[in-house]
Amino acid sequence: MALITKAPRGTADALPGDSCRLAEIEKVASETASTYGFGEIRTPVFEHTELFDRGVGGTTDVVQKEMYTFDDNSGRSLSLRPEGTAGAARAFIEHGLFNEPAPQKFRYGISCFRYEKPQSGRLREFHQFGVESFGSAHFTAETEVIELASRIIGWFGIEAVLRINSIGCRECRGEYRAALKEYFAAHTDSLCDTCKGRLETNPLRILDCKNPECHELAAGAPVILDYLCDDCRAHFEGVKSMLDGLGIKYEVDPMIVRGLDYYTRTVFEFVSPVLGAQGTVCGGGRYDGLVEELGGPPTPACGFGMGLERMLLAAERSGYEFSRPEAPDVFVGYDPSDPAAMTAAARLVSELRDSFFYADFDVCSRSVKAQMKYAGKKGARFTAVIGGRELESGEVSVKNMRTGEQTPVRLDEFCERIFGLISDDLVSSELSDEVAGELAERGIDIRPDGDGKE
RNA sequence: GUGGGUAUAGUGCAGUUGGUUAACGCGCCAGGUUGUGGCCCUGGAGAACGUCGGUUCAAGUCCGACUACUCACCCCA
Repeated sequence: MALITKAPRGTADALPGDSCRLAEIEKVASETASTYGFGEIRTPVFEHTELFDRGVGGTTDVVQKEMYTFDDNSGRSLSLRPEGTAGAARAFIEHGLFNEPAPQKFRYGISCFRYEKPQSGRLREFHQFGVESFGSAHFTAETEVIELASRIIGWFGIEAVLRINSIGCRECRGEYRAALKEYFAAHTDSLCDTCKGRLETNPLRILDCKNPECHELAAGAPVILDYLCDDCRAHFEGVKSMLDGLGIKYEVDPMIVRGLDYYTRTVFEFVSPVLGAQGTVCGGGRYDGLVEELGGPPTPACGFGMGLERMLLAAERSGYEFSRPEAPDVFVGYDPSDPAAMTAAARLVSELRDSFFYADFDVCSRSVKAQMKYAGKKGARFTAVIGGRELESGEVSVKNMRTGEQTPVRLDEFCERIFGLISDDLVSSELSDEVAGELAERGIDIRPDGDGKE
């Protein structure tokens, strides 16, 4: 296929039908986060390359070989964001939000870009929902964020294991690092080549290595949790007991070492077994050093990033029922040989749309039969056909496409009548709560006792 | 970046040991007496068989390279 008719590698179109599922995930995540007080923040798609270099970490894979970096016309080096935290932190500093009441809590749904080899659940442009909470050093800040993630994941019925760890603060990690280095240095021969390099640059990463020999070696390595300073230890205990108190199950996994440099103390990830190798559906943690590293005042913070495509995959595989794509409430057909009928249909549809109905008519001017066929394919709830006869009598027959039942309706009271017809049909078709919810959003409550979802 | 698998209409696929006009389901369009969907019937459009090169009288079928997709590694969401 020609290049110009193919989306670039690692990118994907979301066609109507799919896009509404992604949108549903983002909507649920976003609305849930807003009940926690996370306000939406929008930051640029690209930032100065240096922001990611300093923020995410110059030795990380993400920055070293996965960024989309380019010079603009005035020679500035810019990069498409590979994640969302750095940009949010930059905005936090730039606008002096450290002067505002703490915590400052943000949520966002964004595209991120990483030049990686695409595979299932990993694209080069991917979508992430994330939250950041700036200004609290207390463990309740991260448990709040974890609870939020857990709630969102749970909403979609996704089975996911929460794994947590503490990687300590600058002080205790330094000690641990030295101990780790000492341990692995004694076994250099058994390490894979990349890990030999990591020994100097970032020995923590060796713990993450999937190479069998490294893995085996790592199993016997010193554990970070034994090196935590008193403060970090107490903090981690606080996190765990709060999670217990909230009834959130977790596994402590001392092998979790996040690949982004800014993390301190608590790190966590939600891993779903239904996804295979790319099972991390959400990852995050505390990053107390980031704001200061970027030139702001010392500011404790934490947050998470959630992969929307992975959430979608996991939700589908977990049997979550997404809202059905919108189908027309009313489809108005017309006699294509009668210009007056066509105009009348167009005006009727326009009037229905005034009242926020999904109303449609044929813009191909096809035969009545073809129009009805189209309406049927679109899943229209009701149809009506306008021709000379209807214009003359002022009355049109409205057909329920599900039952085939026809109801005569006066053209001049079409809108009001259709209102009732739709309500009746919704009730009699044992509609799902979701459809009812949709109607409720338009201020139409068709259920006897109108309580919320669930 | 490393390794495995795959590559035929919009989509899902068939194409026997290389041999004429590349088959079928779904989808799309149009009809089935002139103003009504779904089911059924009929007809139609739509494929330089991923790309380039090679072997051969002959290649969708064999070989090579490239590209894309996919799975795993690495890393991450």
